[in-house]
Amino acid sequence: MVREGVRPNVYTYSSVLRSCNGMSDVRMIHCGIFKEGLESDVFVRSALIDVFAKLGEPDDALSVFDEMVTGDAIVWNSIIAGFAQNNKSDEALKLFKRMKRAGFLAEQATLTSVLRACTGLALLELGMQVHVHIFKYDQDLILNNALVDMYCKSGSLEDARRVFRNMKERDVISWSTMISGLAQNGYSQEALKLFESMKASGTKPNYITIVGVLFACSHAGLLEDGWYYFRSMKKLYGIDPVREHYGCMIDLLGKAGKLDDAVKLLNEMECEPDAVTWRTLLGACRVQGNMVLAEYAAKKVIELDPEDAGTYTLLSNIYANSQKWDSVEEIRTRMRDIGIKKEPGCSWIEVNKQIHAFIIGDKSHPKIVEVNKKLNELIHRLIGIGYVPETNFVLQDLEGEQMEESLRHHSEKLALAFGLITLPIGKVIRIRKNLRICGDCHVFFKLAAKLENRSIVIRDPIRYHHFQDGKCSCGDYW
DNA sequence: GAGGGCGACC
Repeated sequence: MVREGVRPNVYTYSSVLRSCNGMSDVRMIHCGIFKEGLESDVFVRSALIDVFAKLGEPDDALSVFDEMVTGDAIVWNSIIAGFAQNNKSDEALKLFKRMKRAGFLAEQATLTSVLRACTGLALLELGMQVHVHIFKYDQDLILNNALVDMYCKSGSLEDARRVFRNMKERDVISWSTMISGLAQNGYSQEALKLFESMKASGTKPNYITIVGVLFACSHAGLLEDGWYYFRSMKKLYGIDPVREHYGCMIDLLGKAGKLDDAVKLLNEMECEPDAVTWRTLLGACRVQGNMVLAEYAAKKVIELDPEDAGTYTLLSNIYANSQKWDSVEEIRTRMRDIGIKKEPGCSWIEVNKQIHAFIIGDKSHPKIVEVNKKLNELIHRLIGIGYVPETNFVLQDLEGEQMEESLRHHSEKLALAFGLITLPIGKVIRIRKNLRICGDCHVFFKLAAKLENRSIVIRDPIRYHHFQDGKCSCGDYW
């Protein structure tokens, strides 16, 4: 078209942008847009924002957005969605506030992105506020799907079930979201029952649905069921197993203590195992206490994901435990050389729509004195009922937090103490954490839930822990 | 003649 001398217009550009596959395509087209002086058109702009975000470059999307003098609601939706899709939930929520200040009303698409941001941050209260605003879009399928996901990821299963039940229309995403959500929160049997209802409803499962089903099996240690679904998925649903399915099975086998079978399956995979696959095996070795295989798996993880600080620490702990001090030193040097920094442990808790952050070793929270007092008192009372601080961390501490600070004050314990002094009795304490929970905190929370007669939910980067009455929904496998 | 939103293994 350009060769033949036809000048592209705003319609051409907004269509062509959506078919870009890489940044080089977009940059070329972006130049053309400037050359034609079409950069201020809202359609072109929203297409640009959209494509930058889809390619994982939300900051480029933001520059396009910020150059805008006049915009419309869609451009706002595009930029908010761009950050929400790239897991930059904070930024998405900030932009949403800016949007409201600028006088734009939130529509369905806006609210879906806002919900996704709440989901990312496990902000149940804010998510519920959004829920109130969407009653007028009662039967919007995508919004309802996002709501179900938000409630599941905030550990509020009652609400998730209610929204799901009241949906008049459900698609494969609705079912898959609810199945995975139930499984992640420890309701495996319910998840599998729901899968049966899904089939009865006539909705065809896709490969993500099966990931949820296998995850449910792995979560509950249902070895037979897991094998059945895994082996029959191709025949029954025409779905070829991919890495995620293998991952669930490796987890399931590992949980059942069948590490040999897990390794065998890993070696039989049609696709290459990735860092997540090896981390799955590593997790199984950790729970089974198999240090030899753990060392092997950890090396593989680092090979495939050299930035993974937690695994370096775990490997170094394994070496330290077997007195291989040269290897310990080697790892430390390597971490220094590549510039691997351990992220400090941080926990968040939402109280009265305010987010409170607790960072290990940080004393800036205004209530830190009371929090420490409450925590010390709690530790004392827990010791009274048999709590013994866990000091053998070789395979228990996934992120190496205790190396830096006393485990007495891991961030989730601070958040818990704060929750106990601020949230009314009977209210569930919900905490989100940036690092995996360690073995000591896990024991601590089980006992604290019992002693304080509280439900406590912790969402770490990959697992959900519902502590109640001395038990955890993860069944001590995480 | 054109635009945005939802689910998945560690």
